Amino acid sequence: MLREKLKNMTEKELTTEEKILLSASKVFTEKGFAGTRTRDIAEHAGINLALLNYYFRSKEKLFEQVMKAKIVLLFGQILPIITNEKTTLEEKIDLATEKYIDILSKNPNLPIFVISEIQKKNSELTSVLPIKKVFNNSSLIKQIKEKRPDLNPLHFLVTFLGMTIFPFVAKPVFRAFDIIQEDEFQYFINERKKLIPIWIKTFLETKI
Amino acid sequence: MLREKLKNMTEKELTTEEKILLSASKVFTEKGFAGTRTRDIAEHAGINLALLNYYFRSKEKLFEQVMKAKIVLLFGQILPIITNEKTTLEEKIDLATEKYIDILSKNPNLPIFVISEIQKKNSELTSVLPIKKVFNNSSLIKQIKEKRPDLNPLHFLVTFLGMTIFPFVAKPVFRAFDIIQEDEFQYFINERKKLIPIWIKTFLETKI
DNA sequence: GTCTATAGGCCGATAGAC
DNA sequence: GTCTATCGGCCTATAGAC
Repeated sequence: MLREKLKNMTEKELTTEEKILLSASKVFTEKGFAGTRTRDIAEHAGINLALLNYYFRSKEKLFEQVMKAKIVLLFGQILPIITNEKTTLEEKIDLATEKYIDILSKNPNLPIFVISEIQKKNSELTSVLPIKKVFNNSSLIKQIKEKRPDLNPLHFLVTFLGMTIFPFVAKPVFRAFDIIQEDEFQYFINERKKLIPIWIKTFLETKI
Repeated sequence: MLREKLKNMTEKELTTEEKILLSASKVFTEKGFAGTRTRDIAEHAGINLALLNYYFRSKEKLFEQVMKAKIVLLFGQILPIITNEKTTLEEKIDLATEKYIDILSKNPNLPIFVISEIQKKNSELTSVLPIKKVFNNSSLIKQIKEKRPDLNPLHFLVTFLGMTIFPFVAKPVFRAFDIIQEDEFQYFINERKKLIPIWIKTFLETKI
């Protein structure tokens, strides 16, 4: 019956390795590394526990593959937008908002997963993606600095990410306290698609 | 040697129960429920494992006590500010920013802990704190609605919390990618103490 | 109240048949 | 490649001495 879930998710045939990776992705994201049992992943994939170790050697190695994929999902699609030299700052804000909200709507607990696992392991990740260099040399940061040389550009970045990502991060808490319903949430998020670019542009103009 | 840590933390004498609670608070917050071993808590508290169960019956029950305290820490001090009928909206924004940044500076991974554990257990918490009722009837929400009847007041609340809490949530990721140093962080956060109230007030004025 | 020692169960990993 | 069966270790919880 658990294998049915996966079958329904993806009609086309998957290799065993892909089935395990998809299941691992789901279970790790929901329960975290420590809270996940390899047996659960195997069961969800509709295969045997031994087979999981045959393909991935260990829980740890399987987790690393999942984590790398999640980090790429969280940052990979945004990088081309912020490094594009041909778009204006305003266009980047519009595109990044749209793109991020789409990614997160499809992967609502991606940020919590990545953040809390990174915090627990405090691992070095500069090798996975050289984000620092890309950021500092990015067209986006240059454009922000040009517009607002008086402030650390990280303030704008953090505020943008906070406005965009934080609703998804805080969602479980809002749900637990019954502050928002599941069906209201997506409507709320779609409203923010319009609000966030307006707000960000507003405070790029707001001299302190 | 581990017991030394706790001794240094708090010079005055603590009861065994308090020692266990303090240690549990620390270890659970760092590693989460599933990643924590009761042995670690006992060792950190400088007591024996059996004693932990003597006082708290089980890992689960100990965790629940810690979690309740964390939720009170995260929301308890903010509630008096937002329900105060005598302050203006602007004063509330100033006070809440100041208070929240102080709490989070002292408890940087409080939000990640609460959020990720709530997500994993998706538990009912309306009994711990009746936040929904308090929010909806709060002076803050009334004042926002009065000023901006055109928008769901949750947008302002989420944006405020995102600007304030998100830097602490994202910090482990920024550290892992070497985007910010530990000593820069507190300076960055202090800059935000001034920026956030200005920005929030600006949004409240920005008609869409 | 606090300890030592251990029961008892769970979980990751592997041996070995097919 | 895929399975069943099982090992060996770890971790929570408790029994029982002091």
